[in-house]
Amino acid sequence: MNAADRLGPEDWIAAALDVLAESGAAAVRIDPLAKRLGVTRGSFYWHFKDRRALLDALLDAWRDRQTDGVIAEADALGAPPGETLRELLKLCYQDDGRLEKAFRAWAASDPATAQLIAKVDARRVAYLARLLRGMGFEKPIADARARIAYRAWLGGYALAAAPAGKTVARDIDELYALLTA
Amino acid sequence: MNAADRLGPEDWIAAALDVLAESGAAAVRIDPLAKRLGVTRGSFYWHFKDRRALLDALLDAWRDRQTDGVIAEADALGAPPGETLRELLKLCYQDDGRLEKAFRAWAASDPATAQLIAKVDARRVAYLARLLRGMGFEKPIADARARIAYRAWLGGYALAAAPAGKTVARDIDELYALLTA
DNA sequence: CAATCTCCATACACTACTGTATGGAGATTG
DNA sequence: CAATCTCCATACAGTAGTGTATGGAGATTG
Repeated sequence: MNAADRLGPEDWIAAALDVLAESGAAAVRIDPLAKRLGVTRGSFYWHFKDRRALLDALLDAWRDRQTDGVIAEADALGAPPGETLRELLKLCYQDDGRLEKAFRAWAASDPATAQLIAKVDARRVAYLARLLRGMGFEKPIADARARIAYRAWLGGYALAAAPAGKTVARDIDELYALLTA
Repeated sequence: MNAADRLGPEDWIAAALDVLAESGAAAVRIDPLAKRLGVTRGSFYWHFKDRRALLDALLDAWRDRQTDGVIAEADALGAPPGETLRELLKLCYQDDGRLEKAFRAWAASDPATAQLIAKVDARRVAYLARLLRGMGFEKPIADARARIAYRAWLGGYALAAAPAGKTVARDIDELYALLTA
C-alpha cells in the first residue's frame, strides 16, 4: 500500500504476487488486478509497458528475496557448516512454497523464465554443496547429496497434498541424518 | 490416429496430452486443438460435453498409465525388494516428467485435480515404503525414506534445467546408497 | 496562481477463445 | 435404395481479456 491513495508499481507487484501464489501465472491478468486494486487499466499502463513487464518484475522481486536473502540469512548465523545446514533446512521447509510452485509452473511454458530459475537453482545447490564440503565431504559426494537434498525440498512442493507438520519435522531429521552419514 | 479419417475421443485425448506436455493445461484449448487435428469445434462438442470433460479424460488416462502401470511393471519382475527398488528408480528417472509437471502445475489452481493427484502420490509412496520394509527397515524409517525418495524424484522435474544424463545416473547411485544405508 | 507533471478514467478497436443450434455429407442398416 | 445414424461444418451469440489514444483532475513546482 502507498501513502497516498494513488498507486506505484510496487502496489501492482504486491497484488500480482498474491494472485500468482493463489492461482498461478495464468491468473495474473491486468483487468482483474485493476478491479482488485480499485482502479482501471489506465493505471497499469502508466506504470508498466505491458503484461510481460509486470511478470518480469515479479520474477525479480522473488529472486531477490528467496535466494540472496535466504543465503545471506543463513551465513549471518556464523555457525559451523553442520549447524548452518540444519538451520537452513528448517528455514526452507517453513516456506509454504506457493510462489516457488507458481514460478516453476510458469517456467514450464516460458523458456526465458526457465533460464532465470535455472540460475537460481544452481546458486542454491552450490551453497548446499559448499556447506557439505565444509563438513568434510569430498566434492562428488557433496555435490550429489546437495542435488538430492535440493530436489527433495522442491519435490515436497510438487506434492498435491502438503504433509502434516509432524511428518515434515521427522523427515527433516531423517534427511539430515542421510546427508551427513 | 483412427482407421478412418473421422475422429474418436481418443484422438482428441492424444492431441491434448501432447499439448499438455508441451505447453501446460492452460494451453489445452479447443479451437487450437481442432486446427491441429484438421477439423472444427463441431467435432469436439460431438465427442465431449465441454472443455472440462476433456481435461478429466486426460487425468484418467495419465493415472492409468503412470501409476498402476509402473507399479505392475516393477512387481512383474519378481525380483527381491532391493533389486526391484533399484530397477524402479532407473525406470522412473527415465521419464521426461513433462506430463508429471503439467498435471501438478494444473493441480495448483484446481482442487479436484489436486485431490486426485494426492491419491496417486500416496499409492506411489506406499509402494516405495513397502519395498523398503521388505528390505528389513522398520516402518518409521521406511516411510520417511520413501517420502524423501519420492520427493527427490519429483523435485528433479521441478528443476527448471534438466540435469545431464551422467549426473542423473550418479545421483541415482547416491540416492540408492542413502536409502539402503 | 499559472504551468507542468503524475496518475488515472474512459472509450475504442481488436483478439481469442467458449458453447449452442442447425443442417448436411457419408457410411450403415433394414 | 430409403431411412437412419455418425460425425462434422458453419454461423451465431457471448465472454474476457489486451493494448492504445485522449483527456482531465490533483498535486507540485516556478
